[in-house]
Amino acid sequence: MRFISRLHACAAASVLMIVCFTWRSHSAYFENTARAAWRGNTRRVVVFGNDWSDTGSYRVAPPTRAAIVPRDPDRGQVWVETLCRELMCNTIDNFARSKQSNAEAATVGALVDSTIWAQVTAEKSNNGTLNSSSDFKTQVGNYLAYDKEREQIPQRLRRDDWTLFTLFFGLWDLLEYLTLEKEFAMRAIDKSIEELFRGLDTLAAHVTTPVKVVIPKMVDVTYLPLFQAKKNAMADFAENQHRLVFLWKYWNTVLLQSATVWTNGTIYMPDPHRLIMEQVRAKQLHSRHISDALGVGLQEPLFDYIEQPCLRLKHITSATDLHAAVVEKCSAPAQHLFWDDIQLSGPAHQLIGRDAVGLVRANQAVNIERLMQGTGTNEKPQGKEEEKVGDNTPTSPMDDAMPSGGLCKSTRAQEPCAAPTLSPVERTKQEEMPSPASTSLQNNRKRLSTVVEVVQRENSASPSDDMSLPSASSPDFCCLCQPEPKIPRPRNAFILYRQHHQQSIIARNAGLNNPEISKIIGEQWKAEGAEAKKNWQDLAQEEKARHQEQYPDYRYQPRRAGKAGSSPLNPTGQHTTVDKYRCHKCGGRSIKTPTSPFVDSAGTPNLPPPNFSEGLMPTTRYLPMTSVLNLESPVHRHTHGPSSLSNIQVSSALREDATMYSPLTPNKKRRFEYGPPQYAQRRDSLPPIMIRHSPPNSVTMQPLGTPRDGRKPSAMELSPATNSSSPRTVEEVLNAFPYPNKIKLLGRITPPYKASGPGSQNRGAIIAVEGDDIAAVKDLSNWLHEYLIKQKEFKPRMAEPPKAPKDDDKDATFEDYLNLIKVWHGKSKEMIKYITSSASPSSPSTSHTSDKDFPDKDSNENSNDSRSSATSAASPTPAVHIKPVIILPTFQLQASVAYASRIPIQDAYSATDHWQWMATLWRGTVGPDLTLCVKSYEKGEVGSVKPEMDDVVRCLTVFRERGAQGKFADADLRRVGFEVREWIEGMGKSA
DNA sequence: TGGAATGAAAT
DNA sequence: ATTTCATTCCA
Repeated sequence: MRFISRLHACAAASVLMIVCFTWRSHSAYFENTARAAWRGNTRRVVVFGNDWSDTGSYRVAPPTRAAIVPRDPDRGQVWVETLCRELMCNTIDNFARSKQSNAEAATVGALVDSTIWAQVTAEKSNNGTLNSSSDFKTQVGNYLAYDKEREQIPQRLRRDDWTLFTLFFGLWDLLEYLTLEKEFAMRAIDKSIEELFRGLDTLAAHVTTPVKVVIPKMVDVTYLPLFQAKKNAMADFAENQHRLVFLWKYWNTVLLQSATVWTNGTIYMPDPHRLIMEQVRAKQLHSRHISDALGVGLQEPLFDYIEQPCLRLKHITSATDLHAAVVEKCSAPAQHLFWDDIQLSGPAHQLIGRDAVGLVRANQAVNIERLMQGTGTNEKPQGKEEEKVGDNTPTSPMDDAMPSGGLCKSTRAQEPCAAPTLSPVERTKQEEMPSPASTSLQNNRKRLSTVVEVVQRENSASPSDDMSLPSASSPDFCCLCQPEPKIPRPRNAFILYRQHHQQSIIARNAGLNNPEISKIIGEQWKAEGAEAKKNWQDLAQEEKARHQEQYPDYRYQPRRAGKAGSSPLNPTGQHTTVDKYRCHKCGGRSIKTPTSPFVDSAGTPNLPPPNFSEGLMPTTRYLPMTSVLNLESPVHRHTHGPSSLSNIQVSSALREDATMYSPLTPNKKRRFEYGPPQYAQRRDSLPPIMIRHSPPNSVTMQPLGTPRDGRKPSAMELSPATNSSSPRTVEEVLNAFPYPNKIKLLGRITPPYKASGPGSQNRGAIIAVEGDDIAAVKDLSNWLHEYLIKQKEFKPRMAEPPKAPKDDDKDATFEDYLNLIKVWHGKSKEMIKYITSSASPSSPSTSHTSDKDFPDKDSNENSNDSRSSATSAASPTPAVHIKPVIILPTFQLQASVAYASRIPIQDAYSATDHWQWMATLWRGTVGPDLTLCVKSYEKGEVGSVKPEMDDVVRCLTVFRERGAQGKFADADLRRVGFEVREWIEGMGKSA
């Protein structure tokens, strides 16, 4: 849609330009195609370039037959073919040459000038043979020779035809010069562009009329699959990528600069990079169901695959032939942005071609101003023409629609009128600036505008502008990836003390500043006896030890006053100094600030979608502005990326919701959901079993503490004797710990049943109901049971939950727990049997007989009580899929917490570690598919909250007022029913 | 974002 | 010796 409107603008502008700036005879060139058709003029496009322009048909000097690879029809046409077709041209004289891939030695593709390449790579040992018969120089020579022959044709027959030259280089040049030192590479680029225009001069000299040339800017080469494929192979990939982006921008800058001052003809410069980025962005917005202010992202994106090429090389190592490479072709070539590792797909080429057509039609040349100045003597007529146009009656249908003149009269002048005099940058600015101001986006736009300005400055495309070339000195780069989660320092004794007391201090002195609070606590600290201080010091020691345990590589690196080096973006200073540009998460892409290559060279800002903070994976790099601009948004942690820190993988599962470390925002406030005194578990180290995914048993049993310092583990969390400040029982600690974290961890220890057998995707579900208000849990379980029965699609069973430790005495024994676990290993098998017995029951409505066939009411757990397991219910009526569902009113969570609270800790384990260790004993049993969490709130507390579904944790939280009078809201129950059904239905698909 | 306290750990 | 950063949260 946008494209069409631009075409319209271009079309309108084109006639305008014709009137203003070209000779009358010229106007016939690109005029009405109908007229040209009956005149029988020949229109031709003369093509120079590399693989991206090579049509495969050759006028002269064709490549050796063996080197010609027939074009796969699925690949589609190259851009010059689109250009020719749309301009109704008759012939394409192709002098472009693809890289010859079949030579034994590695060859270099078509460059601008192979002698430059030979020079700059002279000192290097050449590991590529240059096919010098394919560079631009040679191509021009071929053209001239060809044209000479052609001149045999009587002049008058050729008089009226037009020729459009296209010239597209840079691909191989950039890839080749990447291997050079930057200074040399830049010099090579300088020379290449220089040579390119020298060739252009030669062409212009041989053509009678002013030449018209299409020279597309280069595309960011780092996006090519060819380059991306090296991501893992190349040691210094990030740095190379970084340099290549720089060189690419440099290429375009020099190219544009040279073009704007060129006076021997008209140059049109499409910007394929911009076009491609638009598509990529559209794809990304679309896939995230986001649209920007312009509505981009709403339609189906053009490309579904923006990274993988259609053709992929598969290396097959078979016994017979050792390294057989098989090319695998995609099913939908048009959906890919890339055809193979260097070639763009047909649709991508078409974009470029169309863009070029638009520019040519609209006569939007980059050097239009220079042309006008340069031909100053002929310039006088301009005024005349203006008058003429004003007086003249339209001579062609298109003229009719024209506003008049570059110096257009305001009467009929609409937007297109101004366009031709605008620099490309201004043009894009005008096009891209959304007119309707949506308030929500205004902020972003405001911030973007500064970015845009910077880009404009750098791009400075307007002909008369002073060019600010990229400086030779390396520009500032910063990584766009989410930085590693920051590791905080261990807290010292005072901080722990302060943390512990501050709530009560604040309560006692309401309304005081925190600094004041600090003072008070400071005094209180001083007043504290030596023994108490020692106690806190011990705690600090313990924290330190745990810290050391958890982050062995951690090193305190305070930011030094004047010193550079430690970026505020990565205060951990982990490996950033070594790999300045490397980012492990986004594949090493780092980006230049403040002008990112992604704010494409046309200055089109890539609008940041409203809410991006997580889940951005490789393709993320196409939308980097989000990270740049949303620095203040909470950073997503932990989901991906190999952390260079030793083992925070799993531990962060527990920690992540409790503590948010945002390196970018020293957000001092840590959000902890639970009660005041929790100094002890800010950072809980984990039992070693949690640290690796499949640890050897020896590791499992290793005591956690810090035996090496020989200090007796302080039982701070357990002994109420220490003093009033050593707070709580294990139970309190555990209950205070956010239950989603507990459930999440349990979910890893005991994942849901993994469908493996045939037909197992129709399995039933296990649903646990957890919560500390047992009455509420029972209520909800019963309700769910009834509800599922009523649905007639389920066969629900209420199962007996794991037995809690005996109420009467304080301590349960570990043996009790082990017995329980043992029993449930048996029950686990039965549960699986039950939910996978997909055969329908006789009649779901008669499920009141349920108590019989599931081992739920057995008072004394004995695993061999499996005489009548669910399979007995099998009946030969499988017409409807009635899914068995097991409801557990409390399950592993409740049991593990209960036992962990009652089994005393006698070693260095902290309360949470203790629980985690106990929880892992459930490993090997089946976990719930979904957990319903009943969260109780006291009567006084702020009103009920709607149920919340956390898909990742697989937990649906339902709120209920604590106490006897508490009842679930009907709406909440409806929601529970809905979510449970949805969940069970969704299970088959996702798994 | 500074500030108020204290202490650990860095240069 | 000096500086930073752990904690907290308001102005």
